[in-house]
Amino acid sequence: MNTETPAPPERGDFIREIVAVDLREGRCQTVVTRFPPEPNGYLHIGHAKSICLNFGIAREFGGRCHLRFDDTNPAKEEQEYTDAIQADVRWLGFDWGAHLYYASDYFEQLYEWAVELIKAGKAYVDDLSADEIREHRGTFTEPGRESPWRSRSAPESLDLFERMRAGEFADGARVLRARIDMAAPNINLRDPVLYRILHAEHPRTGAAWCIYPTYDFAHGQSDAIEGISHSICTLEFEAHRPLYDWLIDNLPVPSRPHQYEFARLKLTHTVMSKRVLLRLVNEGHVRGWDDPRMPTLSGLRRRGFPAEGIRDFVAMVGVAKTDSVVEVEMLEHAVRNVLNRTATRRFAVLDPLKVVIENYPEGQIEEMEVTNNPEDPSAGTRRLPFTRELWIERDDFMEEPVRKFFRLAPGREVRLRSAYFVTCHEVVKDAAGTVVELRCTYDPATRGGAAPDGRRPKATLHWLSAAHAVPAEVRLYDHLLRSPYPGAGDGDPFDDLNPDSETVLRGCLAEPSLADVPVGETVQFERLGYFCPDPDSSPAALVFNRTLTLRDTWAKLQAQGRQDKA
RNA sequence: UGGCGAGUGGCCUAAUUGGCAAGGCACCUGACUCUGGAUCAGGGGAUUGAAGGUUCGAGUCCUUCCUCGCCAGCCA
Repeated sequence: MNTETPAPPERGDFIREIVAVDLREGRCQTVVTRFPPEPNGYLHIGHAKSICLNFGIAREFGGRCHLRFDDTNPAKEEQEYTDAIQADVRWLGFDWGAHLYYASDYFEQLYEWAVELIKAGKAYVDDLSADEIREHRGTFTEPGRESPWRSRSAPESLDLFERMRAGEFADGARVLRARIDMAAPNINLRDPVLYRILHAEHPRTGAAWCIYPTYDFAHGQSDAIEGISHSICTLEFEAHRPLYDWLIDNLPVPSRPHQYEFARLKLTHTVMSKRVLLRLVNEGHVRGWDDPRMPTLSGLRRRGFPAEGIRDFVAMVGVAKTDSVVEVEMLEHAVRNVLNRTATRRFAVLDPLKVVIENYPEGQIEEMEVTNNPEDPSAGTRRLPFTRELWIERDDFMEEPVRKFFRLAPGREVRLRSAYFVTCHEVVKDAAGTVVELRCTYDPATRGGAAPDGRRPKATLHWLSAAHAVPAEVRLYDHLLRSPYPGAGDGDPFDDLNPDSETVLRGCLAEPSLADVPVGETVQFERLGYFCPDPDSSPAALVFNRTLTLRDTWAKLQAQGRQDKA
């Protein structure tokens, strides 16, 4: 929530370096950046990098950052996305103040500039179809051919352009093109389309327009209108920069923005393409755009990732022009790092195994004082009821303990966290041979979890009083995609779908206070990991999502053991 | 194939513009521990894509080559 938090001293990446120099040498007075999403989908972690970069630079250099919707294609854009995007940017911790803009706010100005371009002989109306334009464009190795309409007079183009606006022509009938160079080695300069006819209802301008500027014609000019000093975008726009500059140079724009490109964020085991994300949602592979397995900001939020962790991660990754893929482990590290510091500790048992303390008085209840967060003394303590019948984690017991397993086993003593030392004396099984109950004794002298004689069990277990535990559903999450590079090459990312990316556990038990955790807060289930209530959760039916496991060296050992045998 | 861009331990990023290749993640040890967490200490791992050249000295400058990415939407 705290947007004031000065980001950890940001490393000076090459863009910040440019900004610093421009400021120092007076090429610009105040730095003005912008985050320009198209409202045609949900924001994902890749956008977070851009958001942190743009808003971060503005904050660090005492400038400002605009939120501008690049809403130039009414065929794909929706109000729903506009709202979700704003909520996500705010949640991430950034504030655009009064600087909320829409490219559609500039449609009239853009139109006037287009007219000026036509009058100057630098743009013309082309009657060629989309297919014909493509054919005329040439290839990487062959120059393009000029459209027969390229030599059309300015007055004629002007007349046609006005009639395009007036709605006289059908979609695709004509376009406005810049007159640059059909032989340019950069294909973006081969008379790029500036306006197209689209008889579509625009979320903001309604039916006011039936011609819409393309990205190339809208973006740079919008930057200029807003006085953007540094227009930061991803690498794939590099080839557009000459066109960006050409338009700025040939139009009477009020300011001179410059475009800089950086490598977009890619993550292992993750797919970021809006098309694929949409398919995941539509084909029902996930619960929605905000499914905890989705890389969307809403998904990460539902998963319990704190915004601060995402910001830290982005800072950790850095900014460069190298096309790269970051290991998700780095994101997870950043998230664990803030959660370890901030998450309240609670007890929950995912796979309960009954324990009966035979020498503990029946009907007795003791309130044991438990630390809420050893990393943060100010988080205080709470009281947990301890009784004769308890639940522990089934994984915490082994009838025939293997080497290096130092939890509970027959004849072995362990500590129940903040309670007592207990020793297992008997294993009760059902007809099928499944362990259903452990008969144990406790040492009354170890109350609180410490022995007067100084003995120290090798393991400390979490536990729950059987009479007090409340039921809960817990959803475990793992990578959505098994392969670190889903769909690499010509593969289909859907071939990599992990069938076990979500595991729903229904028989879990939780300490009573867990019913009070609000959605949006992530807690630690001691020794298990970080968990947060899902929006599906209700007081009557608790549902928790596993954000991440704790770093687990025992699990790692087990996994290695399995590999050794294989 | 034309244009543009990028190559630094497994991954990400630095290197004060020519001066002992640094940090984070990951991995491995050990210490400590009422979370097999955290923390602390240590470790392995790089002929800086390759080959030449300039220089006392090159990740950095020059040449050639190789590899990868992006661009032929009336998407952004």
